[in-house]
Amino acid sequence: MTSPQTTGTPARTALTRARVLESAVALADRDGLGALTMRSLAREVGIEAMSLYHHVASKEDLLDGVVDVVAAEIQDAVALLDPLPDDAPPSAWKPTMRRQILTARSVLLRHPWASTVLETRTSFSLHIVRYCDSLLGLMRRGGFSWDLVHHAMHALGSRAFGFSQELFEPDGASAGSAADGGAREGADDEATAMLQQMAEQVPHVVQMLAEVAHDEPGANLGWCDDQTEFEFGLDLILDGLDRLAGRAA
Amino acid sequence: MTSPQTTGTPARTALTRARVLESAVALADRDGLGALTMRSLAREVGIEAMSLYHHVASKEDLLDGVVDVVAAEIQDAVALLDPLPDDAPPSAWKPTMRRQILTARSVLLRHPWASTVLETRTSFSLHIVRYCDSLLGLMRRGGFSWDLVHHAMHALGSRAFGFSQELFEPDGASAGSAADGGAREGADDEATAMLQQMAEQVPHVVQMLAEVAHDEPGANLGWCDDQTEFEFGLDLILDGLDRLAGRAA
DNA sequence: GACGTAAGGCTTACGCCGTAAGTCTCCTCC
DNA sequence: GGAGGAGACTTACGGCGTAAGCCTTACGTC
Repeated sequence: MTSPQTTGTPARTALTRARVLESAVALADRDGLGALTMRSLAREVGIEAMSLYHHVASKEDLLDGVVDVVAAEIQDAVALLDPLPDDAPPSAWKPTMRRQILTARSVLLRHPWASTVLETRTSFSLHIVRYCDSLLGLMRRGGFSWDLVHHAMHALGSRAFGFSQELFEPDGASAGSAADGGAREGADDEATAMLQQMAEQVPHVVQMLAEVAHDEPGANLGWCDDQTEFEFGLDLILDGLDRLAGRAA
Repeated sequence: MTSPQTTGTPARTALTRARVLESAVALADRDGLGALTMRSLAREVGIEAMSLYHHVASKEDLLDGVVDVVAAEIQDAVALLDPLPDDAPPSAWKPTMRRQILTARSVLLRHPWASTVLETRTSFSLHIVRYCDSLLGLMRRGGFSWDLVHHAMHALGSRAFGFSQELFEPDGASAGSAADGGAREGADDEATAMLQQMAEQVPHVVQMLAEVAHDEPGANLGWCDDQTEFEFGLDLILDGLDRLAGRAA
């Protein structure tokens, strides 16, 4: 019995697929998706890279696994919401669905990398499908035909999970890759000059920036409140669906 | 800035940034985005990988460049549409914008990889911004406040460029990564058995698949007509915006 | 013409990545 | 107490983006 004190414990069998996936989520949360490599994850859990393959079949399988972890988080969060009572009117589908989707969003906001990974999945975990199932059930209770339910899921797209690709999200100045060569310093001057120069090329963009910027709290750029914009788009779709289902706005 | 390629010896100077970008687009069209590497692109244009860095600053710059090429294609295609006459009524914004967006979509459908790249850009080319500018202009002519214009762009998101992430797009069977270990053969049997087994876990999903599948032309899965679904979601949003701008549906 | 310059190629090399293949070492169960 | 396998480790391969340097050619200037 040549076992030192460290191996007399279940320390050897402590590592499971679940623990690997949890660590992967934690690593991505901390250092970003780019830092989630087999080698760095192995370091994180204290083994060598190749040993990870005892718990996941491949990197793709690992990514499948981490979105499953996040999906489970979503399900847990949604389950904590007040359930829809049996005698709720059909119109109750809308606020309930709204709440579920915003709950899913709140989870995804804790894992900013997750939406990117989710988008690249080619198959979906049971947790994801169950979440969708609950959305479908809500719409059926709202009187939707199956056809409308189907269209609705497509119309919502990733919004059903609480995110939408914000094409202009990144902070700071944008545009200019084709306009000129660079000049990366003096962001303020650069942005101002660029706007000036762009005023004739894209007058509406310039004017919108000017108009919308100054009656919002934040500074001149980064003036978008993502949450507000998400809810605006969500409500636009939900209201449209409600109307198609036969109710007035 | 210095463009002396007008001289009589074009043999050496034949390779330009524009030609590199065109080749990159062609390569991605033919072999997919994954095949677009510096080495393979260099092989494509007949030089070595490192020589590409005389025409693009980095891989990121290359990707900026290829979306710019696609964006220019979109602009060209949109420019061919009938212009909105000066005496058009405000309500004309909607069909016009619809047509522009569907035109953009038709271009992106020719370059299926482009939406993925577009999503990952951190700054936008002049072509892209100009396309947005024309959309903004249309909405202004429709009587939108600047605030509504702003919200509208967020609500449209990537749909403004003609794509939306179809979360269930991939053909064939989905789901099951968490349910069991694998069984990758006999897709039909597998799918049927899985549905059977999932019927109690996700009843609505199973029922929707059954209901919607048989009254559509295509086979049991892959029953979604992407174009129809895209237009459904687009119209839902455009109608909602029109209503917010003060017109009835 | 001669020559300096630099644009536009080439080669080599580095440090990442995912992972195929093989080995060692215990733990568990007959 | 011997077999077998789970779970770790080691080594190695090919591909990626790209830093760094060298060589050749074409052009502007005298």
